[in-house]
Amino acid sequence: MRADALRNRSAIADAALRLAGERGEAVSMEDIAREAGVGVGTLYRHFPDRRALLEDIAVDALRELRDATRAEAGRAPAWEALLRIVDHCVALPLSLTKSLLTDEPERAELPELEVEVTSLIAGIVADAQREGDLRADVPPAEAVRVLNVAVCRCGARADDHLTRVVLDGLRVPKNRRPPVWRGDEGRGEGS
Amino acid sequence: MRADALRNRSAIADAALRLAGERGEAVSMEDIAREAGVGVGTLYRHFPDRRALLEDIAVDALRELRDATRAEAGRAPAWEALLRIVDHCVALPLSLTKSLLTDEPERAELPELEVEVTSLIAGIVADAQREGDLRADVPPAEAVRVLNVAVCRCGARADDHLTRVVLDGLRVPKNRRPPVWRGDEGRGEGS
Amino acid sequence: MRADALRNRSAIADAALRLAGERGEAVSMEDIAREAGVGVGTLYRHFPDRRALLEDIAVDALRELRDATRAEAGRAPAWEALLRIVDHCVALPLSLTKSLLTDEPERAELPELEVEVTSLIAGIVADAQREGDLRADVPPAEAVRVLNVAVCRCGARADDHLTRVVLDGLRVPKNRRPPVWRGDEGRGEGS
Amino acid sequence: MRADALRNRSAIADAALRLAGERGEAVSMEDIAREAGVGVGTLYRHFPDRRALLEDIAVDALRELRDATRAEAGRAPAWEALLRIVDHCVALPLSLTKSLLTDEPERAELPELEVEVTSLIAGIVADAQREGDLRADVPPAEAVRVLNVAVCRCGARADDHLTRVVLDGLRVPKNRRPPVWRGDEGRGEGS
DNA sequence: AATGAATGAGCGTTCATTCAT
DNA sequence: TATGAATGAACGCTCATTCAT
Repeated sequence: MRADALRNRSAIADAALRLAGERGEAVSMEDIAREAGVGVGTLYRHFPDRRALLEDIAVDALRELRDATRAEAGRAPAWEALLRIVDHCVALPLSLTKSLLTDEPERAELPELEVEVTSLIAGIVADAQREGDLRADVPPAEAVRVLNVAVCRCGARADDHLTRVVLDGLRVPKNRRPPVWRGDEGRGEGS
Repeated sequence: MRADALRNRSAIADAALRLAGERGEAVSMEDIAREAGVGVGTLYRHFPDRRALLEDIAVDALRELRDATRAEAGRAPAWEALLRIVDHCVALPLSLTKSLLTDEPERAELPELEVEVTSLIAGIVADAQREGDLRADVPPAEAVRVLNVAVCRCGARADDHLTRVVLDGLRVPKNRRPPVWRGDEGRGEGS
Repeated sequence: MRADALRNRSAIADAALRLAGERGEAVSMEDIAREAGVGVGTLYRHFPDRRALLEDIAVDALRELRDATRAEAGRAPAWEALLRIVDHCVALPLSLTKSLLTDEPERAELPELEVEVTSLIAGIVADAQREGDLRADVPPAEAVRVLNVAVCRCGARADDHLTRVVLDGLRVPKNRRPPVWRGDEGRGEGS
Repeated sequence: MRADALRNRSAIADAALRLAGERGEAVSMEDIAREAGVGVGTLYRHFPDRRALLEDIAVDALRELRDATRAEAGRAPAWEALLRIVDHCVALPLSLTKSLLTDEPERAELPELEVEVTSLIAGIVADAQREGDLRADVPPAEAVRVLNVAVCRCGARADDHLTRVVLDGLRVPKNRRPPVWRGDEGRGEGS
């Protein structure tokens, strides 16, 4: 009985993940249930409501990312750890998490995980800066934000070109002075 | 009444723009009408249906961008023209246009404008490559795609840091050989 | 000014008549106004609301029918007068009046006219029965009801075949005893 | 639950039938649902949209009529079979079917049933003509049309008097020559 | 525990009616 | 006075959620 229930639970989560990826996060609960091969009732037995289901998926993805990130933390060169983390991210449906994070999630885990993942990565960024591979004129938190936006908000399938270009933009060229960050940033929401 | 009607029309378009920006493009027509300070009926007098309203906003934004881009085309240095165009883009809600363009828009203008804007920018990119400011190993169309994704799909408020980093990634460093595009690109959907 | 107003009024009534005939009585006020070549405001200046407009048309039609019926009353043979009245009816959009009459009309004229027209025709029917042209076993009021239903509720264009068959059913054959009305009528809503 | 669902389905169909009969076919879905004692959602679970509901009712009515007509076909005297069929018709809300048939129904069954019922009745009419009970100068198809109009378009509750008079108009008087169809029909859409 | 029928609030849209011009 | 823009109640329909089986 437990085994069945578990199987159902993950069938539902998988179905939600798949459909949300394919058709946007507006998929209906009915469709998710059908895709999972269960009735809506079963879906609601496992997840009290739509938000809970979506948050659950997001939590799973973030946990996976946190674990991967923890495994990379401290490994040198940090630059390459960063590359591996990005590679890892692009396989996760992190795009889902954004709207959930801005929207006052029910599960406290969600912002906690975000904070944890963010600071883990910021640490790796700082390491890479210290190792001279990442331009030092970008505060680590900003660099993480840039990476995050690039990887998570840019469509379901991460765009390699974009990712590569962003990383190139962050990287310190090996054989010259770090590029000067252009001017004073002016009108943005602050540098 | 003409003056009032015009005022209403743009109040509605503005409201739609603002709310679609803030809360995603799933805003309800009622909310848009309320935000604009009119009744739903008025909204529907000006825009026959939801799609028409959204497409209208997108067309306005694309037209503005096309005009700005035309004005920049041919100006040297192309690199700086590109910077100005990006600056222009970040103020526009181009994120809206994406789903409309993929979804078989009713208004033929929409894909036409996209093609026009895209090739105008590709021309400027090619100029910048010829002028030695933009790495030549990225095909102009790809560079435009990267910029587009960076600027249009990355949230309602464009992120200056991201933009700058992307541009830095595209730029040819002034005083050294162009960086070698890392390896063979491997697993992406093609370089 | 008065002339214009009158012209507008009848343009609206005509348009309503035409459209209600063509597309059923669910035509929108906007469409009627457009067909009449005026704005909705003008329509509402002449007719306080939709019901008033429809009732007005019905009153006009009934008045015309009353006048025609008055002119026929007393003329012999009554049977032929009846034929002419039916011919007259088929040109009128009396179908409209039914729902208005059952629905508690605002204008008292409407049921009054109906009563008047009905009893005028009943008189002619009675004459025809006296003259031996119409079967005497149908109460005049019933005969009128039958004619009314046949002519008014059977579609926009009156159906000659139906009308003729109904009249043949009512007519006393010239050279034989009146047919006996079949049995006792039994289960109907009363004979 | 199957039993309940079936009960609901027919409660909805019955309610729709009743209300469409009483108040015309413009009844709102909400009203139908309320009359059936269910929520709108339930209504829509059983019938995908308004048209489907109406067509369903019409199909049911036509099927019932077809079965009754088949049972009568070939029975002598055909004239009495016809009477029974008419008796049957008046109990059905066939008036609904007219607008559905003119309006390109979704369900192909609808026009098919109409053709079948129509030709079955035309056969019975022809039999009645052969048996000398129905005037031979009316083409069977026309006679069916007349009956159809009389029975179906003349209000929700069929009018016995009308029906009887129409049938009398169609009937061959037992003891005299068939009446001559009056003149040449003149201005109609052709005799 | 699983099912899917039932529910009803809410969305997009229409249209009779009002009112500013 | 004529216009047509504005209004909002009401409609057809969807879907997250509940509940009887």
